[in-house]
Amino acid sequence: MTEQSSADIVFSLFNEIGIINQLSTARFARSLAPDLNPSEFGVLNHFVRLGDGKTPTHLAKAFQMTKPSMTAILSKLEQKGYVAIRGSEKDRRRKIVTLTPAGRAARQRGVKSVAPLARTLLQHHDIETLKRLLPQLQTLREFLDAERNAVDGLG
Amino acid sequence: MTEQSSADIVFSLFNEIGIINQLSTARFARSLAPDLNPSEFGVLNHFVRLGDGKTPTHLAKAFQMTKPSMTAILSKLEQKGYVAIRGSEKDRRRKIVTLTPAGRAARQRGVKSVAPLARTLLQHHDIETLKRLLPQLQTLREFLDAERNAVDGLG
DNA sequence: TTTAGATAGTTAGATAACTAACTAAATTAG
DNA sequence: CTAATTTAGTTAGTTATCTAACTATCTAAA
Repeated sequence: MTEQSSADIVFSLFNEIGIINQLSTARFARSLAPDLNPSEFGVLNHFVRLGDGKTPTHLAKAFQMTKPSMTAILSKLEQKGYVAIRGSEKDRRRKIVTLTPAGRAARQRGVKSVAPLARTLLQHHDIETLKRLLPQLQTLREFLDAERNAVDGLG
Repeated sequence: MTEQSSADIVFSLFNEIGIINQLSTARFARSLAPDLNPSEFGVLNHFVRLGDGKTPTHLAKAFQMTKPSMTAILSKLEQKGYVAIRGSEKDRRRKIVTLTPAGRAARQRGVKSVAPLARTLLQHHDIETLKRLLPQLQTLREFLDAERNAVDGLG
């Protein structure tokens, strides 16, 4: 019974997170479209916040994404002229991805397009509540990240 | 500056939720496979918890999902013999979906297969923390749900 | 009572993620 | 120094979601 209700809470939690993810992704996508999708914006934003000149594998890990998915995202960004991709000279298996001026401008437009959603959210939730929520979610994320290679109880 | 950092917090929040969703969905999927995927389990679980005999549109709304997506999930569940779908006699546009005994058993296996993850999670997070997190997320979800048809500031 | 609009569900096509399997290059071991 | 292993990235194919557009049915209004 305790087992059951605990499992129910865990399931409700992840279910709630799934729905929030779906709604927020759709909302972001609508704000950003047609220039970028949320994944593409995420890569540009990452470069502005943490610096560019990263490899596709580094980016894939940073976004908890597979390498093929990142390859596809980077190809689209390159086509749009928002990133430049060149081979590494040190290690010729690697590629180095950098932000172009057009990419920096696109990221800036993305930030602006998302601002109205953030403003509306802050009319309904005070910023302190959201700030407090963040570390709780990070703890949950870290647990799942550590768990990702764990073996199932049933197989 | 305030605008910028608020937007950053909002973005981090949804980013964190996106990663948690991805990790938890992958983890659930691995536990449930190959019998069910998380969406299919969700429908069976919904029937056990809240009763069956619902229409596809009702289920689509409950899961914040489009009707075509729900059609696809229900077709798979029907193929597997886990739900029965019959036409409504009152309203011949409608279909009524009910849980079969095999579906109830599959849901029970699903609950058991997910239990180890719940147990491990509860070794790292006490249940009270998770219970407190739930309503915070529900509030966020309700906001997004209300916002879903809002007009963008930029267009 | 016919017709216009709304609602239920499906079909078709697009998209973005995934896994598996591949090539090329670097590293490590015998 | 060669051979095996590991790492980086891509290609091919699958899956689950979405939107748009369709048929069938019901409801309401002229």
